[in-house]
Amino acid sequence: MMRPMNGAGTSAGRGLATARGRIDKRKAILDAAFAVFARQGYAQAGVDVIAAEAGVAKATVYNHFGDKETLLRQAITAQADRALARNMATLERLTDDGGELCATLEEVGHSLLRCYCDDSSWALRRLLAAELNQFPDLLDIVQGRAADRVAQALADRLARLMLAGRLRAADPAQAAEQFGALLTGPMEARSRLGTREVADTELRDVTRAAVHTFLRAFGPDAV
Amino acid sequence: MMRPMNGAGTSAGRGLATARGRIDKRKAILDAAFAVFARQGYAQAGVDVIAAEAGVAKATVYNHFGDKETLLRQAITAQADRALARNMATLERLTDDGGELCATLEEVGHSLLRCYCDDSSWALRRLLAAELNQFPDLLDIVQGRAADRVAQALADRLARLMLAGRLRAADPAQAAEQFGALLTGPMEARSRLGTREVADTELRDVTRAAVHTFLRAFGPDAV
DNA sequence: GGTCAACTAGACCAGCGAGTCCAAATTAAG
DNA sequence: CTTAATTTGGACTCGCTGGTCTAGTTGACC
Repeated sequence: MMRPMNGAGTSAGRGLATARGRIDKRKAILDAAFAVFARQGYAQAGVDVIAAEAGVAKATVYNHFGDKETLLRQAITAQADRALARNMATLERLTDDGGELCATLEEVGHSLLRCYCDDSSWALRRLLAAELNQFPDLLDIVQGRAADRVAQALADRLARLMLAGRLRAADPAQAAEQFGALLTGPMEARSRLGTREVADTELRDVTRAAVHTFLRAFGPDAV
Repeated sequence: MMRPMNGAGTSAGRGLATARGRIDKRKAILDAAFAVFARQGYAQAGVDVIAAEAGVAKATVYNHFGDKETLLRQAITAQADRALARNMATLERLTDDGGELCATLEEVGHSLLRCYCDDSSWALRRLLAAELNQFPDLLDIVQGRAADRVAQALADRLARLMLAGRLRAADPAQAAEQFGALLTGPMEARSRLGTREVADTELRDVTRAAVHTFLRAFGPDAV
């Protein structure tokens, strides 16, 4: 159940020297694992391949993670954390800076959309959908760690804007839900579920349209 | 490459007696295959299991479809066709009947959303995402057969409404894209990628909110 | 009754991949 | 240097599954 100690374990008291003693094998394995899982699917992915791609012996993988299943969970968790961080950083910028709200929304929306359309983000969502039946808890990991929090944070920001009179008063959660839908919804078809590169100008177009529609619906009462 | 004839093949000249001489094994196999593929994923799904679930011998499966891969393709194709039919039937009702446009949109939207949230629809989308890397052509099958056509048909209907002055003049394709996004976008999180049953009242709520926002953005110029 | 095609049950093979084990090599730290 | 931990490569077990084959059954049609 416990891996034989590494990162924050045995050596923590004395310093984390042992942890990154050599290179960060652990991180290398997690990255390789996610890449291979995303490319081949859980069942098709060979632990040998993951080890090779991480530049590591197969036994090392088992030393760190015990079995394939926990490897999958850890890899997905790491990826979800990374995605969350990117999204939250972007959301910081959604504030009432006194400028054109339209411009701010477009800038933040565009940034969010770029996160959403990142290769690894698409890979994460596809992998999640793929293995949902076998590992239902993955959904809690990802949604609880990333998706829900982003929606929550977006709703918070929108609430501030409503209070400041920059948006009409409405349910912030619903506004966030719909803003997100307007942004990401069109990308499913356009990017072919993430298998086609979308030009940045296309992202701009979608964002502009989304913001336009959003402001028509949620803009201040005095149009 | 060619299956050893069944449905519309050998016996067609003499009548389709032989075809459905016994039960429609073919359809039973396709249904079972889709169910098992959706539940376990392509790699994990055993042909034995599919055969058993279809009430058929394993050899029969191979008689009809040759190998596992074409079985997957056929099963997905059949499911996509079915989904398309349901959606198109619903869209028929989106017309300028002189009544409240809001009510019509809500009724049709609700119907569309029920199609979208159907168990088999979610299963299809998840399976598609899962096997997209291994079988990129599945995307063309599904998108070409169902998704694109529905979007197209919806755009057509909206164009009619714009022309009739019931909606403000705008790009019908974009309006359709956003209406779809407003409807389906919120369901991803709410239904936990289709693994949670959503009450019909919740579908109603989402639909109402979507139509409300849509009409604020695309309603006739004279609000 | 006879013929033919489809179907069935089950054995069977071959390949693949998870997980284990081990002896040797590398490394970190005192 | 010594010691303990980690890593390595590779061999090995073992269960699972796609696909084939065979011998026998069913049922439709003439």
